[in-house]
Amino acid sequence: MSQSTVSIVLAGKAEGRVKPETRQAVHEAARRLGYRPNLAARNLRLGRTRTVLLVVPTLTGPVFGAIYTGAAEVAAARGFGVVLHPWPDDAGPARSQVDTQAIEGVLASSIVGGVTDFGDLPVVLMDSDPAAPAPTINFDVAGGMRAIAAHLAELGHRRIGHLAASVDAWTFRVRGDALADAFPGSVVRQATAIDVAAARQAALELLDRSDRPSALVCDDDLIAAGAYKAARALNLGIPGDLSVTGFDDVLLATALEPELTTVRLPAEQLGATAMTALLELLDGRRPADTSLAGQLVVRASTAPPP
Amino acid sequence: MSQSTVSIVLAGKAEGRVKPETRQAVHEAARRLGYRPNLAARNLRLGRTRTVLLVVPTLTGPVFGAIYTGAAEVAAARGFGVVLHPWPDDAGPARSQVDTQAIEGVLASSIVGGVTDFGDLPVVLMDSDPAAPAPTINFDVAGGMRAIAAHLAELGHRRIGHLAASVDAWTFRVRGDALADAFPGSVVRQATAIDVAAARQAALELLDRSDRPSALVCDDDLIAAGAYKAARALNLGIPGDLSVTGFDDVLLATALEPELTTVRLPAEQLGATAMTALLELLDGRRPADTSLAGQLVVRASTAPPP
DNA sequence: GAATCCTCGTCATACGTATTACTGAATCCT
DNA sequence: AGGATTCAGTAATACGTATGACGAGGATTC
Repeated sequence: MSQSTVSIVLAGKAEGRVKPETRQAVHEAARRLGYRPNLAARNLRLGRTRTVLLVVPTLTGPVFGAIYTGAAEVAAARGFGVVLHPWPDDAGPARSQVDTQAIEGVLASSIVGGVTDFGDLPVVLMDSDPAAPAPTINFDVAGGMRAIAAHLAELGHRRIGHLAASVDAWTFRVRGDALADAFPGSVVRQATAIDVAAARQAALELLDRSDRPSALVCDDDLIAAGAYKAARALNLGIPGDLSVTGFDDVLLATALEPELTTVRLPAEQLGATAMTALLELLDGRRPADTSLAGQLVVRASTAPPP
Repeated sequence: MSQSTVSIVLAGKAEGRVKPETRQAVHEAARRLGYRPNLAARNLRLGRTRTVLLVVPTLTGPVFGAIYTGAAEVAAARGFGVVLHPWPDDAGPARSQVDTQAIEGVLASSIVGGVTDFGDLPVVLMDSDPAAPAPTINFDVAGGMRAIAAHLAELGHRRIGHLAASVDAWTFRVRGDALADAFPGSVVRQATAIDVAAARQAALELLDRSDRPSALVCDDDLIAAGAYKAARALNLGIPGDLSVTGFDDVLLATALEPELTTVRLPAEQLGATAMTALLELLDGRRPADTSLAGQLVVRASTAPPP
């Protein structure tokens, strides 16, 4: 029994080249001896590694964990490894420290500005500007905002305050547009960082106006928590005096009182879809840009205006 | 110029074997041509991969992201790659799907029951039972609980309710003991899942007693959020009528109203320390079990009893 | 002055696989 | 019957590195 035969059989290329009973014998022996083809030798011979890089932002919100999980599961199912690479927010487009030859492709999440300088490696972006020169798998933020707008419109709201996360120029614009389309001329916007204290301050400014909005639309659940604090400071009841909505549906949403009306994002599915797209790209196919719909979750923080 | 010489120089083993000016020439040429030793060939020759596995629980709290970040940074600095492996909570001690020969060691976080069946691979555990047969890097939960107990004792509390996370036998015992030592005979304990709704229910049971505790010690910030809800349902003011403490200091802690007194855990440092320990283990040294102290953060949810 | 040692490199080999080219036997076609 | 074709498997090779064995020339020692 020659080494070549074993290699052919175990690679599944035995069709018409190796007699079925011999195939059986090979598999049998391999199982009995616990033999597994040496990975390093195979990589050397084939010039492949079946490994992709996962670039992760340092800011570790609860959404990212879910994204990694989804991505890693798909990769494992296809026999790929996933190498982690933390990417500090302030880092420029510096190349990865991880040796690029150890990697076949890159899956990057929330890279601000859509930086894509990974040499010639195939890249798929998650949660990034779709104008970037790489396939992009995104949450459908516009659709989510439209769902929120429709919900508030149905309740009878007319004056909307928008607490906008200003970290990302692309979503800043998309979210603003979606809201402005639904409530033309009656949206006041205030930019804020994704941070409870900053959001509280921003919300106070919106609520201090003479034409106080009856609902605050927040780009993130954390921002909504800041809005809650502002409302309490002004002695405004939620949802009696003021409706508030969030975005993401992280655990915080149900921990708040009253529980937050928000949009649930399919984070794990985003990771899985993006990894699938990357593996397609490695196969030479061209994956389609995809937008994953969130789901409006109506809880107790929205009601008709006073 | 032979290939051997280049290999020797670039491996840094040129001391006394290669003349300095030749060394210079090699480095110069390598830089000019952008030459990097082929990783697959090196792995094949040396039988090493400089890659470790990071086993991550599916439940993706905000703490885990920080742990991964710390671990991956240390690994990158030492030239190691980190392969992600999600580990569903309900999975038994099944072996990793990732080919064990692709990996030199395993860093596992929060493995329930301290399962360590990764064949002969070196393992370091994070946030697990220190009785497990592997080096363990832990948060000092006992110390954190003692800090909370001291704080509450100083405020004058005598009757303590303990909302205990029941997911892990080891911490369940350690936390209970630390609290019982500080308040002998005056702690009532109620087990709960780490879940807002479950915690609310458990808190209600504690607060319904004739000898109602004046402070609720919660094993997790999320549980504390449940306690907040129970207090509101019973019309108890925090911290006027009831003091509440959490654990972890996740973002939620400052989003709640009033802001939560809790213990901040050095999650990123945990990941970094554990990775350092694993790399030591790979070097043949025996890392010391380590316990990382948290820091009591006093906010607005604790006050003297009524 | 010969024997020994040191310096600076080079040669040759092995790691374990995938694949191309090949071979011997059996079967088929006319 | 004899050449062509198919079947089933083997031999040989290349991937690129690290390293132990080897060697040539010069310096040192007694």
